[in-house]
Amino acid sequence: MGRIQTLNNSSRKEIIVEKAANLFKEKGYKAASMRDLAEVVGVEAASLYNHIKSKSELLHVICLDVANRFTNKIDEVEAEELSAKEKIEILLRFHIQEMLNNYEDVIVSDREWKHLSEPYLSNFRHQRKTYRKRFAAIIEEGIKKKEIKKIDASTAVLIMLHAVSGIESFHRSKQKISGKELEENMVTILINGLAK
Amino acid sequence: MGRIQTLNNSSRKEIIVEKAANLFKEKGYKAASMRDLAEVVGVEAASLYNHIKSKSELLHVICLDVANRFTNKIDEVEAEELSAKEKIEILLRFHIQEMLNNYEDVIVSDREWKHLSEPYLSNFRHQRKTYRKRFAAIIEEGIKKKEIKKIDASTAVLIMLHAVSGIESFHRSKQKISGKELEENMVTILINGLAK
DNA sequence: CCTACCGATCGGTAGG
DNA sequence: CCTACCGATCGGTAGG
Repeated sequence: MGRIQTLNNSSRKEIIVEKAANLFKEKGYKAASMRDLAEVVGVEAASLYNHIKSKSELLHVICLDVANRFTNKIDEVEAEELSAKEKIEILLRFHIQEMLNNYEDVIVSDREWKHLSEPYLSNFRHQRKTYRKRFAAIIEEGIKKKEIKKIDASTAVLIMLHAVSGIESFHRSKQKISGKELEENMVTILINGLAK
Repeated sequence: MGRIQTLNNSSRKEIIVEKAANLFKEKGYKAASMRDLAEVVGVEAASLYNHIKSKSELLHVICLDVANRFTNKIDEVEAEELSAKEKIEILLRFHIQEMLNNYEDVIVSDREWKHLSEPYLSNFRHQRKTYRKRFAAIIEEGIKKKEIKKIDASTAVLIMLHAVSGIESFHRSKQKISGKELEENMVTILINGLAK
């Protein structure tokens, strides 16, 4: 009984976080109210607080989860024996796939992280900065090994990460092309843009 | 006297719009309060309403102004006798320069347009959609003339426009490279990515 | 341009 | 999970 209760509570919380991500994406964190959230969850606003501590908890659960997924991926990629160009392609494809499959969380994390409260704000900033540095280091390595044309590595990271965030518009369009096609198009343009 | 008054009023309004753009960029439209704005302008909140009609007016002045700048530019580019590839490069450079020089307005327009009220919201959406279609048409033309590799034109537009928005991070960084260098790097990667 | 103030809405709590 | 309610803050107005 106690276990069932716990299971219900945790899945209820997951539902709330999921609905919150959708709402934060649609209206923005500040404009989305807990009453809005309660409505889509199907309870009164006060009842949400039996599952979560605060509105800000919802945001940092979403942002930290996204940040961790990317950090884990780059850990994995760095450990492999691959050329810089291959590593970049794997990371790029991972970003694209995340935007295709978990785009609500990723968009919220990208766009609303400024509303994080401390210490989550500092943690997030640090994790993001570190991720970009590690990504840039892979590009530098590729430049040194002449796999990639001589450009500013930070600029290249910046272009790739932001280009991928454009996939949001793809979700809103009539989707004339498939996700796989979109991925191949993006990889073609960006990897070719970098290639020597 | 009446004329001086009018002049003062209009420049006062321009100052308010400028400070608003900065504030909306920093905190987001919803999180930025009129009291915050009053403070940076150096007056009481109520006094702002002698110069502007509402908070939402500030947002639509910013967004429509940005949208018009890009529409005017594509009008100009379309009228010229140039190859598709040249047209794309001109537009891309214009986007980069706007992000380097008027980035606060551009970022607000990009990120906060969802908070526009009607009829400005519909107008903005329409103008933006039209702009992207016209940009995509230039790319299609380039593909047809074999100047550009065979890719989905909408995806290419999406990548370029979003890649440019990454310049925001550049403003926040220590700016190891110059604006001109950044521009050349971005053009190199993106134009090469598209080139056949 | 200011003081004084408004109704609405916000995130969140108490108590059951 | 709900009713009832809180203090804070919001955009904006009246009146001078």
